[in-house]
Amino acid sequence: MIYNTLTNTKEEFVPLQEGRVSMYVCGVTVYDDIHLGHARSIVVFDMVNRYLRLIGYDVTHVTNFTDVDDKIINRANEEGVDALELSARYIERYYQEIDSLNVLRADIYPKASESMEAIVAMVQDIIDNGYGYATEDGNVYFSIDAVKDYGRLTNQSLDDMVAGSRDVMQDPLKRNNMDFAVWKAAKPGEVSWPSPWGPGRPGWHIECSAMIRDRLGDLIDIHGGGNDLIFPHHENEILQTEAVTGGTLARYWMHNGMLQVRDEKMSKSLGNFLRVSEIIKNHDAQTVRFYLLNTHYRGPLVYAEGSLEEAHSSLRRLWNGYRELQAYLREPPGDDDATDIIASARERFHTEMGDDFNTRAAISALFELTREMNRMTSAATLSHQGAEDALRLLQEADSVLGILPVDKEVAEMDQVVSILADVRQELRRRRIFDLSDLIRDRLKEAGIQLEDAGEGVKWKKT
RNA sequence: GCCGGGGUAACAUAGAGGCCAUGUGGCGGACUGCAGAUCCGCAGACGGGAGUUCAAAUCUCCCUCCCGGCCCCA
Repeated sequence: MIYNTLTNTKEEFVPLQEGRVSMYVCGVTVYDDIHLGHARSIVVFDMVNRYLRLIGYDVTHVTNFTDVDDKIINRANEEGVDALELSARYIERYYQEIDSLNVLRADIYPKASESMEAIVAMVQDIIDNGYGYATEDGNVYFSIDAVKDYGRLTNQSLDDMVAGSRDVMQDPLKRNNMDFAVWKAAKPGEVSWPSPWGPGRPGWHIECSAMIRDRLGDLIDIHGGGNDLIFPHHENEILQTEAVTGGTLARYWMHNGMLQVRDEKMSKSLGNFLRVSEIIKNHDAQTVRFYLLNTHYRGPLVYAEGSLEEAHSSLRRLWNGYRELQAYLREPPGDDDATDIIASARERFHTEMGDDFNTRAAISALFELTREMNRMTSAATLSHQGAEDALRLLQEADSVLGILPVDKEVAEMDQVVSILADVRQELRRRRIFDLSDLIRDRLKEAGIQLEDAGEGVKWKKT
């Protein structure tokens, strides 16, 4: 089930082609670093992508870069650099930052600047089909009067929107104030591309329509983005595509909720944003992902001081349980396979994920599994088979969530730490506690927490 | 004004007619040289008001507060 903004209901997900999913997610305008709000959208659709793959779909995930735009040009002028140079720089940073968030890269990242042929062709089609007109000064507008049913996604009539819209500078050559630019004539000195209407650049909405058509085809399965894009961006994308193809653009529209800071939307224009590059200095990717996925993607999420710290505390519980299971494989086993517990946890996980990607509820199932497993490992009733099955389920879930510790590092360090731990155990046995505590304290300073358990010593990174 | 999303225990979030919500934090126990982890138990809740129902946090209506969209935005 997927909640479809088009119908405002949850619908059964049926892809166009069996076993295949085409998904387009609106990316960012690259004139600054990404912030936690962008990260939310990116991580949410990363989760969607990963889950669809987990359950067997062959997904083609496309996310664009808007690298030609007023704000980029302005910023470039301020800094005295070339606009495309500036956007290329931020695209590089974007990649670094999503990598640091353990995000699976999309299959294709088209850029507006590299899709001009498709864009110009689409503008031409719009004009040819009677949905657009060029003005004498080289702009091309989409004619709102040519469409019959406006506002399907917004669920609002044209009249209502005109009534509430603020006054903006209008081009007197527009036939209708609601007409929007699909091609903008270049001002002197601006980056531009040649076109039948003179040098210029694409309007904001057209690039997505054109790139979708170019990369994925006329009709796609899922179109995603932040819910602040519903109007006008996605609304206009629909109009443009329909003007050209005569059919609808996407079957399922998914929109993630906004991240708020102190009751305000986090946004570049409000200047209240937290850069991912800053956050990642103090928090690991797993914690950030856990924070973002431990709530439903459609609802608002309010960031407050300490939110990430709290997320980390919660997440540690999962980590502890996970490591406990790994350690348990080296201990004398019990004979309980916990088959039912694990099976019902798996079922619950998939039921919740299948219900419009309810990661919050799916994570609850993992916590409950962890409690059961902790109970059984501490009582040593769990079998090795049971521990392996539970680990496998956690790993399966993690292939979607990306919140568990990375095993590789653990294995590398395990050997070294265990030597120190053994020495310390011997000191404790001889009741030389000052030295044993010294080892523990020094390790803690190095970010490694030793924990004495009944049967042995465990360690983890703090 | 119009259109969405929200208001759930100290905090963060699920849930959407009856059944034990999840985590953090708090309190009390078990374990323990100490610390930590873990387990067991406890407290504490559905913004307000009507209504429907045997039964409402969940459905209907009214009110109220917050956030977002209607120029740019994930």
